[in-house]
Amino acid sequence: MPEDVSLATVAARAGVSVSTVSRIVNGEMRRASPATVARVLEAVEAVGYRPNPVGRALKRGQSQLVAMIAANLDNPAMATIASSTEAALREAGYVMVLCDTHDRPELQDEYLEAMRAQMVSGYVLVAAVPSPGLSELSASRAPAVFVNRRNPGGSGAFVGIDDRAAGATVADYFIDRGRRALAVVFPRLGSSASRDRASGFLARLRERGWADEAIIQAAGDGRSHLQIGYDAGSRIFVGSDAPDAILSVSDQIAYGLNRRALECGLKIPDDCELVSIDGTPLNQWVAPWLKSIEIPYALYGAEIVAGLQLIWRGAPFGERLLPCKFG
Amino acid sequence: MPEDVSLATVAARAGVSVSTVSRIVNGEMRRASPATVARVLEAVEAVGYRPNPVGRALKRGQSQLVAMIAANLDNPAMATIASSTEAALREAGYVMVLCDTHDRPELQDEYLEAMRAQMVSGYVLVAAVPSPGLSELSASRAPAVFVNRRNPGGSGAFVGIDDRAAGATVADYFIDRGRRALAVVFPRLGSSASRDRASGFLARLRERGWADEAIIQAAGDGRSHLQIGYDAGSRIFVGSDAPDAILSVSDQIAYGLNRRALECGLKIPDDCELVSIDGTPLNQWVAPWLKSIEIPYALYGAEIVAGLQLIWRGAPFGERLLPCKFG
DNA sequence: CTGAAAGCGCTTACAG
DNA sequence: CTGAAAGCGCTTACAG
Repeated sequence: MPEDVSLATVAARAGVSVSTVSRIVNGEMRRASPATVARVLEAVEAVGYRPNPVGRALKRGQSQLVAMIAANLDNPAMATIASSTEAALREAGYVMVLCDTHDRPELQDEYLEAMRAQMVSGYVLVAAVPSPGLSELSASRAPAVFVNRRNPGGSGAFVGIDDRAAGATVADYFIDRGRRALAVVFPRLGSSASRDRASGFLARLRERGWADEAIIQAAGDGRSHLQIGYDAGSRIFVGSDAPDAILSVSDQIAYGLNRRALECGLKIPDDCELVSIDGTPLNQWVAPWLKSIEIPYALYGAEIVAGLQLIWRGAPFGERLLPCKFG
Repeated sequence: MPEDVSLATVAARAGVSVSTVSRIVNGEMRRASPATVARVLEAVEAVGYRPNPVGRALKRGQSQLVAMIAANLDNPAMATIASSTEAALREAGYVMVLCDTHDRPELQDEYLEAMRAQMVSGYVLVAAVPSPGLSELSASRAPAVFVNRRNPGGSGAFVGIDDRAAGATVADYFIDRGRRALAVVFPRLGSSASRDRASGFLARLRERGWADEAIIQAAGDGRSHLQIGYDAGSRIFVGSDAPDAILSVSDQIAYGLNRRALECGLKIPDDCELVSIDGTPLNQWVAPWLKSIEIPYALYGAEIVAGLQLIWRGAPFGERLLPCKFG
């Protein structure tokens, strides 16, 4: 039960000054005599000393906290990113503070300000939305890694996948399977990720001789991707020109599409093939009818923290695109 | 862009001492002359002063941080609890630190210690596992609210549902629907919640004249509830004595059960009715075949924070059981 | 090789 | 009604 032991406690027990203890605790061994080092380490051990991060933060002007500002924790993909980042940060000796902005710019700014006040040593921005505070953050050159959605302000480290390539892969797949009536469903006001997935899909189709007009593009608005998918289904699945293959830029959109398809008496994938980009593990349990490009969200944490550490060391870190699995 | 303004900055601008500014900033208006108060508030406004939480924490011996120690963020229910708690804490002026223990006692203890060092003002323990550190926490009388799983050490504030009643409700439902072959599936090494749900179910059946032996009890081990459900399905759905109604103590177990049922050529709910206790919103999209007792996870945050605030004020807070919806 | 001292930003008895 | 001073726990030039 490590009680409130401070540097002073250890110093008294070891018969040295707090300065000396501080140095040794911080690994500056060479500046002290071996005998002193031994005595101090023994005392540290004996009283169970652990540096107080608050005192340290105040002096250094920087805490061991890292802020994760996420758009929506209820999204399983975000939850997995949060979970893996938290684990990687802990490994590196940091503590993650989680802020859920619910996609609202004012809330995002409120958090950005609160985290600055907490003297966090870095920011992880998952699907950040444009906001004044975000611009300031970029301008301040604070250590930040953007995830999924690139910095709307342009520059900044990024961890994600090659979204355009993912879309293109699906285009190739559909063509090679002989699909004739293609559709793509995406949120109208989406992230850079959604946009890039859809445009990568369309671009590849164009390359392979398809006219843009031949492809159903269903952009959706709405509270959730589930709803966007459902609504798009309402438009797509009626009439005789229903598609025989659909790219959904997220799993949740695909869930919504499937729900509507069922209501229309359509069976996926028999009547219409559906491919999404996400591939969360839940799919195999509740959506075996869904084919996906699997984004390795569980690996994001390690990459994000590696990126932060590079930035802290002053090394360059542009972007890290993780490989996806299709199948 | 609020720069690094300290009390000193404000004091200088207002022509008073930092003590005075500190008092006024902390709402102790009555101790200063109206003129001074006005001057100070004006200066605070002008320079955009915001108290530095780190300095404050060091002095007070307590930060504005609240630790949420959760067993597994990948579980959507936990993610919703985390999200709603985070929102409620922010509202109350606190910042949530998220720790994911992956159900491992050593990790839980590591976090408990780290959070103590951060001088957090409270602990939210979601599905905590027994551990030495947890016992110490209880003994230390630190402000803590247990969620879903009660304090394994006995005492402690609790937010959750009436698990036994939930189980009993399902028992009544099955009997009233004329079901004849009942089963219940739960994790062998489960939380108090899982246990209580199953035992509440069995107890009510007993009350209504059912012999325990007449009910299939499938306790499962495994990494995930999904897997537990799947494995239980492998045992339950074979042979001629398959149940016609199953209580699954969580949605994820139900997903696993359904997957296995499909493989056996069974259709839920036609061949076998399945009821789970959780009722996450995703169900209506991907598991319309699943009937659930809906736990209002989105409301947990407010209750948890209300509980913490009572405890901080020294008021008693035993437990808060939230009402569920069945349908 | 080691320590005294200053100071990070804040709060709070205490004195006036 | 207001301020000087001490101190929360730490780090870091600086002096010796």
